[in-house]
Amino acid sequence: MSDRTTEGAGTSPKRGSYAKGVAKREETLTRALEVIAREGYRGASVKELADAVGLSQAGLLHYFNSKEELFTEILRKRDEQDSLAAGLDINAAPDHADMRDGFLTIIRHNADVPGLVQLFARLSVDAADPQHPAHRFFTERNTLLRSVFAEHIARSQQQGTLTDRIDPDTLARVFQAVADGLQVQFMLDPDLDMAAVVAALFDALGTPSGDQR
Amino acid sequence: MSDRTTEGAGTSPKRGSYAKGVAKREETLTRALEVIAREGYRGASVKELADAVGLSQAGLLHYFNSKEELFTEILRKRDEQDSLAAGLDINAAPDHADMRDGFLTIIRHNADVPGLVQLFARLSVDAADPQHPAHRFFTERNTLLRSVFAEHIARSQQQGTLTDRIDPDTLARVFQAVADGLQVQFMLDPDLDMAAVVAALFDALGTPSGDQR
DNA sequence: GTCTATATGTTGATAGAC
DNA sequence: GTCTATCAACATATAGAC
Repeated sequence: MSDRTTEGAGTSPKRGSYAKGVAKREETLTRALEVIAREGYRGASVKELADAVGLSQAGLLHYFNSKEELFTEILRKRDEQDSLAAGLDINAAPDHADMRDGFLTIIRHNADVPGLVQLFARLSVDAADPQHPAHRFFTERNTLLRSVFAEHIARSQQQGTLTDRIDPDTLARVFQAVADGLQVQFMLDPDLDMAAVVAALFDALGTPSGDQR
Repeated sequence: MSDRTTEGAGTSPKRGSYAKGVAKREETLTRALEVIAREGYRGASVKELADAVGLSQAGLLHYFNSKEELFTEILRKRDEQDSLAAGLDINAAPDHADMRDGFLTIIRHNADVPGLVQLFARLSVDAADPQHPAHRFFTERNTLLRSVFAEHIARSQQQGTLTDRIDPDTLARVFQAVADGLQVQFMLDPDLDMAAVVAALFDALGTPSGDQR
């Protein structure tokens, strides 16, 4: 966030090495993401993560000013990857099938990265404190996600494929809550099929005429 | 786990001066509950809590073998109080209005105790590890809650006041997820009216004929 | 039963060699 | 840019006095 220095493509070794640092930072982030996704997260310390990515604790903190910044950046990158994977973007045209499928895709993907689910949940709690470095990240992320979702919902309601007995903003909130809440259940019981539950809710809220199954 | 003496069904006080210790333990628990509810929880240490309840750290740990046991017991007591407050008990007769009202009452109450919401959320995450002392507490609690809820739901569906386009167990899971997820949103934005969202969902899932509003 | 004192561990962060 | 070494801060748990 602070170090937004764009590259100064390697003309001289000095300045070139700066761009390399940025690249390495990205690589480290990606690597950390993979490790947490695969091996899980249990209140991981910087040292644990450093070992996992093949750096010393000090070496890892060289790229991030603090532990919290590190973890926040990991989640940011995860979002980046997820929104690409799901094709559910702010710029995407709102469409009912897109919404449903995009949402289910993300949720299905979550089941493959339990460590990230855990990190996300943990940081959500810590970030409740307005002083926490990740507080803004979460509030903004949640607000954005809901507004995108509400748009899709409104569209679906206009199409008549989704019940209009609840207003779009509230329903968007519900879906977000379901997603987060199911992750809590999933952490306790990794066998839970989160996507199936969400799909069932979609169907229950869909209008009989616009049945998606 | 080792010291089950104070555990078990509280039928009659055990023998001798032992009973006084149990009573004090209960009192301490209640006091800790109040403090957290009122003043909040931010990864509170045993010492912080000890200060708050007017004991030294060692004095507090005298009643609980470990920090985790202490926090788990706090949540257990909270459940105890809540289920009394809501009248939503395993023994209560399943009825649609009861379910809706009981559920909303609990959720409304949560808004008054943000510290407990935070403690609960935090411990939920930590307890994801099967080795965590609170792991069983959460799995069993969740399973029980859902089964009670599923019963109420099935009843409502038979009465025709709730849609039957989703099966009771799944819908129970949805409601639990909504409750947990809304708490996450609430932590980030204390102005959120959780009960209103849940009420809207109830209404959206209710049959037009059995409208509750 | 509750305290003080302390053992023992971990954490995140920094300084400085290379 | 990355390491080793070290730091202070703080945690929980325990021992022993009263």
